[in-house]
Amino acid sequence: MIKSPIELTEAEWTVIKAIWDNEPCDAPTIQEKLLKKTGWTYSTVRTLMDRMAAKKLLTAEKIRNATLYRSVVTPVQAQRSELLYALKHAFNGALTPMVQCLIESRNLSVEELTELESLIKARKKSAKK
Amino acid sequence: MIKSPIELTEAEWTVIKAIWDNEPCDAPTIQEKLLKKTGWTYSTVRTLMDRMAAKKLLTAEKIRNATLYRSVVTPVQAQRSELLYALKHAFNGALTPMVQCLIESRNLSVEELTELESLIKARKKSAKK
DNA sequence: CCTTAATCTCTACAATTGTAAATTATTTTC
DNA sequence: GAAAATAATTTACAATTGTAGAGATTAAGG
Repeated sequence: MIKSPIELTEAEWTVIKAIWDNEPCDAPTIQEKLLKKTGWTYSTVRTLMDRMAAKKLLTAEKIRNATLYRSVVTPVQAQRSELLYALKHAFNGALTPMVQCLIESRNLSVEELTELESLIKARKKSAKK
Repeated sequence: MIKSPIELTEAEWTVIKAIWDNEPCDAPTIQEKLLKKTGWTYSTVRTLMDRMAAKKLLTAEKIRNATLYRSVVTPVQAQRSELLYALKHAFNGALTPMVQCLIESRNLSVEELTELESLIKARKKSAKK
């Protein structure tokens, strides 16, 4: 099964994150959850969700009058795609410069840096295995 | 000077990378450089470049009949914006999970992991200062 | 100068994205 | 069961993006 790269627009990211937190869910629920942050009307949210279903990012199941949506992609899949997109376009696929840019682009505390170190150590252990 | 986040589309990434490698440069040059990879006609490249100039991603200087373009944003600025975009949307701003996802999404060799470690060590040193 | 080649400018057009109003249908609630 | 509340469907519309043809201009070569 070839998973074509998942590309989410900004609005779609907003929607899918709300869905991940609530699925299965219907459009009115998501609209309400997002209202504070986005100000979107029901129409807007519904249109976004239907388009996402058309793109197979969600499934839509009709139950009586209501429509239940579920995500088709997991957070990790979507996150990975987003990262790979950046990696490919902004860094020509070179991972080390990307990590470097990342740690330089924020003022990380020594604690955070240590945390990253242990991530890498853990990874090394499993890689070496 | 507030630098609003730089958002490049896929095509714009392709163009600006070619410009970085050749600037100052004109549209025919870039078109030629990209022809192999993209198949784009002169019209296409020119339109992209003019739109990018309209968005202040490039400057366009007219010299006689030719137009010389220069990038306004540096690679690092653009890379950072791309990363921050991913960080914000895909990871809700949480850096550690982002790095984790990154190192998990590719089979990094022990050497590469060691390289990342030294990046972090170096960073720690300067942070602690 | 006149032809040819190079370049530029203008215009176009379909697909996608962000946003939503208007209309219709369905459920609830008195 | 009629009114009120909900939800769904349809349609719209402007901005952006990807892509480029046609026609106008300028430069270069003989």
